[in-house]
Formats: sequence, structure tokens, C-alpha cells
Amino acid sequence: MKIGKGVEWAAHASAVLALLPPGWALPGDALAQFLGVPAAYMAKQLQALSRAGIVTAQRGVAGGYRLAREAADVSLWDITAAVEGAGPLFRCTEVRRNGPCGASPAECPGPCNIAAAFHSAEASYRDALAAVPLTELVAGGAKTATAERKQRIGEWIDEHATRPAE
Amino acid sequence: MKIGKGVEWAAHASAVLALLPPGWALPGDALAQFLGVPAAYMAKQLQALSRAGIVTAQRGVAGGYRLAREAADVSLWDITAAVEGAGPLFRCTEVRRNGPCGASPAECPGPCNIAAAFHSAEASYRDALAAVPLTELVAGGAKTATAERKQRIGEWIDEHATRPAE
DNA sequence: TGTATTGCGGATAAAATATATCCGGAATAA
DNA sequence: TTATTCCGGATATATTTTATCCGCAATACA
Repeated sequence: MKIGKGVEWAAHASAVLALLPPGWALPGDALAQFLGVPAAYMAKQLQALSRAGIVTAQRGVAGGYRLAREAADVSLWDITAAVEGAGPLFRCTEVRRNGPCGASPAECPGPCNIAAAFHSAEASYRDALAAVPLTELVAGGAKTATAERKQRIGEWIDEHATRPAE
Repeated sequence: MKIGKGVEWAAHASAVLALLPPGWALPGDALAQFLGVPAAYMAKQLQALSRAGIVTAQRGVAGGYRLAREAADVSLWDITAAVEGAGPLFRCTEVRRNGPCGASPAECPGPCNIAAAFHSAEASYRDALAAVPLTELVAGGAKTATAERKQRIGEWIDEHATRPAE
């Protein structure tokens, strides 16, 4: 019961895209290089973000990825759901219906209490992640970075960012 | 990123044990039969509950499992942590340290914002499950059960429960 | 029109985890 | 002593995660 690392990569990648000047983009390979992760697998996570409408992909020579909407409108839950899926963590197999004393269908109108409790707890989890906008992650990262590193990041972006047609 | 079914089984098993008269127990095989799940694998989950101090195991002829403490003092989180482990769902691999613009150790005093946000969300999840005592699950289950089924369950327990020495 | 670039989706494979079974041994009551 | 019951480890299978590769489509530019 662990979260895949694709979520972590996608979150970091989204934070980097939030640093781009409006209208600019970053190719997937460059993004993977910046984060120091395998490009082929990172590409899969970026595709998931694209399918979910979090980033916009532009094919072709000066193409790449950019945020599909403002960073303030992208939450950590959006990213998690895009990569990991939005389905419930707890899967009820209706154990109550099993065995010598199993419940009849008539006795099972809704989800059992155990499933209901897990789904409620997952809603708390989801809400907590939904309350974290991408802007917060970017701002927090900027706070601990030295001025020297910020400059190097800016230079790297200038060097690798592309300018796709609108 | 899914919860194993062992958690579901352990929760149901604990709820059954809560129905036992004080001082009585149920062998693991009987419990598995009652829930209609594979006995050998159910045994693993019961061992986990035992290691976590949620149930007490009694070996020998009239042995079996019983709750180690009152049902009101056992939460759904206790059961989940016992079976699935209490470690974090999100595992930070310190991506911020990677790549051409990776942060220096001095710039990483605490966990990064992404990891912190996930850990905070997981705390909400944990707290929600910790707020659900076993008594609540038992009471909820009793509400939807017919009188006829409750009687059958009582008879089944009378037939299979054992009376270990204190 | 051609060519280089870039993302998309599917096929594939290796590694890790979840699911499941079995067995020898220890503990226990009768 | 015997039958029972739990414990822990070894093992096997299935599923998921992690990762790579390739052909194709889209795009910009010469």
C-alpha cells in the first residue's frame, strides 16, 4: 500500500513547468534530465498529466509540455489522481456476504461500515491534497533555495525552454 | 496504490471476535470459515494482529484468538497499521537533489514541500481511521442484520467458540 | 515537399509486492 | 503421551510497479 514514484516525479515536473514564462514549454527529455529521472518512464507520467488536462503537450520541433492552466488552479490531488488514478484505496470484497452466516442481499442496502469508514478517511486524504495548490509548492521550494541556485535554474530554463506556436 | 485485502479480513475478524463472550476465543480456522476466506492466508493476518497486541492468541487444544483489550479501545487505524504497516504511503526519493540544478544538502534542512504535504494528508487519513472504534463497526453491522441472522450468528459462535484457560 | 523533432500509445520485460500455501516446531490442555 | 492450535520461515503464483522500446502522428522549418 504505497504510492508510486510517478506521483512524486509528476509533482516535481509540474512545479518546474510553473516556473516557465507564459507561452513557453519544456520537452519531456529536458524535464527528465532536470529532475534526474529516467526519461522513458517520466514520459509516461507526463502523458498521464496531459490526458488529465493538467499540462498541454505540443508535438513537433519546438514542442514540449506546459501547464494547461494557472498553477494556482492545479492541486496536489489533481496530480495524484492523474498519475495514480482516483479510485478508492480500500476495495470492499463484500466479506459480509460470505460464509455460513453471510448476509442476504436485502441486508446489504449500502456499503458496509468498514468500507464506509475507509471511504470517509480517504475523503479526508483527498481534501487535504486538494487544498495544496501548485503555487504553494513552488513558493515553498523557492524559500529554501539559495540565490545562486535560483539563478542556475533560471539559466537552465532559458537554455532548454522552447517556444511553441500558440 | 491499493490497500491489501488482509486489512479488510482483519477488520471483519476483529468485529467477530468482539461478539465473543468475555474469556472465550475462536480458532483461526473457524474464523476463516466464518468469513469465507482462505484459512492459511487469514492466519497470517491474525498473526499480525497478535504481534500488534490487538488480539491475544492462545495455543493448544482449546485455544484460539480473542481481543486483547476492549473493543472500544481498538480503532480501525490500529488494525490497518497492524496488517499494512504504519509507514508513510508517500516515499520521498529526494528528487530535489537530482539533476543539473540539484539542491545542496544545506538547502534541504527538512522534508521537501511535496513530501510534507503528503505526510500531512496521511495524518488526516490516519486520524479519520483512528476515530472509528471497533464498537462502531459492530454496532453498525448489527443494525442492518435481521433478527434471524443474528440468531444464526449466535448459534454459530456457541458452536465454535472455545474456552481457553485465563 | 521533405526532414528533424517531439509527444502518443502499445508491446514488452524485469523487479517488486501481494496473495496464497505448506511445513516443522513450540505451546498447551486433556 | 496425544491432539490441537498458533508461530515463523520457506516457497510458489499472480498482480502491480517500474522501465524500455518502437512505430506512428503531429508539427515546425528549410
